Amino acid sequence: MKTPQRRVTLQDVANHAGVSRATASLIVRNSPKVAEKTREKVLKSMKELGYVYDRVAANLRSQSSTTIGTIITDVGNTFFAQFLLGVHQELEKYGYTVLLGTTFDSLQDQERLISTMLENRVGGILLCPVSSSSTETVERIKQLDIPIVLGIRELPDLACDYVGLDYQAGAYTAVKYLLEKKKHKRVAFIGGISDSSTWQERMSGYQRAHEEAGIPIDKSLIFDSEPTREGGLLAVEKIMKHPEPPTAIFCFSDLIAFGAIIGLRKMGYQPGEDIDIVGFDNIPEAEISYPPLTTISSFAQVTGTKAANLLHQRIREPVRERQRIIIEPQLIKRESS
Amino acid sequence: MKTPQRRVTLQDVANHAGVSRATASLIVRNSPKVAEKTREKVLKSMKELGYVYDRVAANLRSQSSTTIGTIITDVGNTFFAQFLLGVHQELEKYGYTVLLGTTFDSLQDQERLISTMLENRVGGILLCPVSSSSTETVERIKQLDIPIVLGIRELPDLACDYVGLDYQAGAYTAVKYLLEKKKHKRVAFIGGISDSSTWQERMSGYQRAHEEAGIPIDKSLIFDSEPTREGGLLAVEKIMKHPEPPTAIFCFSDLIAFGAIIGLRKMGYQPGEDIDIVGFDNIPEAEISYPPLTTISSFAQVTGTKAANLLHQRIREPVRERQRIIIEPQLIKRESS
DNA sequence: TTGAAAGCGGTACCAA
DNA sequence: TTGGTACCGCTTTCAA
Repeated sequence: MKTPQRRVTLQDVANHAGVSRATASLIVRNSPKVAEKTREKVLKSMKELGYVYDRVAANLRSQSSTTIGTIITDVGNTFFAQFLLGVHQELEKYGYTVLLGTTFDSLQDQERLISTMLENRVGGILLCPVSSSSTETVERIKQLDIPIVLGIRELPDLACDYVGLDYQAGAYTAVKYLLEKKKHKRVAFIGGISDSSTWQERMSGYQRAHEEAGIPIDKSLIFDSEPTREGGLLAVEKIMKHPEPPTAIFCFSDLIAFGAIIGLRKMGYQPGEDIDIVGFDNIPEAEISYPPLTTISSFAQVTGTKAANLLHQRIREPVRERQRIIIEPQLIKRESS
Repeated sequence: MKTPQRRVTLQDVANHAGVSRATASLIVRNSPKVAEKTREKVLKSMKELGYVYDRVAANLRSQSSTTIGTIITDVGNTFFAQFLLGVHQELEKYGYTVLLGTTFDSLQDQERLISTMLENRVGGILLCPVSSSSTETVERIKQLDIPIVLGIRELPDLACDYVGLDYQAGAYTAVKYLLEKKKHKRVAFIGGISDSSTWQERMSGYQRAHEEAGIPIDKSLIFDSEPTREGGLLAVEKIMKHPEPPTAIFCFSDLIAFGAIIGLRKMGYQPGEDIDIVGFDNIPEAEISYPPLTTISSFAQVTGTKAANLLHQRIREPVRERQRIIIEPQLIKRESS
């Protein structure tokens, strides 16, 4: 068998079957208004010629799109991998294909990726904005009438569909648990980028829990960092050098918590015994870490599913009320606290 | 400001700048053969009108493509997430965009995804084949002259670029370590799908290590399973009910090992003390699991990078010798053995 | 250096 | 139910 040089087109199929291109087009689109006999004939020709539908050409003509740009922070980060998993599975249900982008929390990369997505004529964008995003970033997309849904991090002053978590409630639950249930007096809060809204919301939960427990906040127990394991390690090393070190640590994320655990052990502490640790996210490895991590479950996969679903709805119905879906986090008690 | 109804086209830009569409086209493509003054004028018009390049239309006309279909097994599986990370980063360097597909090891999904990729006119495909793949699956792609690189799992009798690991060597190293260094006599091998080539290669490493150590293989110590944490849990429960249970377990993957650890603990064993465990992959959570997992590092991210690089080369130079890149795994000793 | 016209592979629209 | 033809937004080719 010889490899065909040129892509087999609808015209080729039409010629082969002795019909017009227009008719062949109706058939690839499963139109009911074509005679059964004609359909069979054309279908047979397609098979024989090895025809492959050109969705790109079709989308160009019909001004439609079956791809969705999905921009996340980092696929290597399990939280986002789980989120992406949810998004991807849900979008496939509706027949979309995912065009992937990762920003590594760089604004410049985000801008570039948004451009790429627009140039590729995506039918919608699912964006987890970088921490330094401004409203303009997203306005650009809205100007072009491309449906967009924000995930994980909300941008203030932007009327946009959003799916995220109640970080405040999550942090509140975690810190309240440490202060009240575990009777800690000095609870540190480490990790994460402090200008991000997700950090600030956690901070406000941290504060509320302290207020309710009647314990004043010691600002020197608060350290931000890069949102990575390394960031957590560095932060914990700093915080434990405090003249009056904390007895419990609330971490921005599980990733930070793992870094903290490694750091504590390096410094001779027993995490979960000497120092209580609580994470945030409940990524799968929280269950099998040493010690198993007490954490706030943020249901990453479900969040992704909902975000994708929302985008799908927005695409079908562009003028509809703005939606905000906030998922309530939940404390998962394990042995690190 | 008013939202434009219709996409701004090159024609609009050309009209605005008082040049022809062809000239404007040269400018978006950074052609040097256009007068500096004309360029500036057109660039200014683009900015004013908010022009967005339509890469899809351009690719259609020029019969080119800047997207790569990347088909993996599961983004939620950290090994593949790391692999994807490597692929994605490398492809971005060359200006490609990733169209993502996940098969969950279903042949039917794989077929569907390959079709989707072809319909979307991808410039190449990076496929991690499902365990039940046959040669025909991939022949389809080669017939169409679409560059393809296989990752992680090789298909026998298929002349195709490939990037993967020497699973045999990895398994051999792990089992040899258990038999010789740790003096075990009964080493089980659990998890993974036994018809897959990746399983069989590990099996042959397991055998070779036994032969060299002069220890006969007890086939009742070998159990396959779904390649998931749950699969590992089930397999370990079965294997420990053996009248003469193993004293060490070599697991198909880290995921399986984590399942095994949970299972062992459920049954009252102390993994790493009563039973030695070795995994395979060295996913990031292996470092922070309890106990930290001794494992074979398979350098998922690097593998992804190399695969992407190979595909890029194949696209640039379609007729060139077939390449096979095999990455040598490495034993990482931790506390689970 | 710039422009006119054809064409990439489909769909839309209307007439037969 | 089928066919003819314009056209989606860009690139290509060739002439000016």
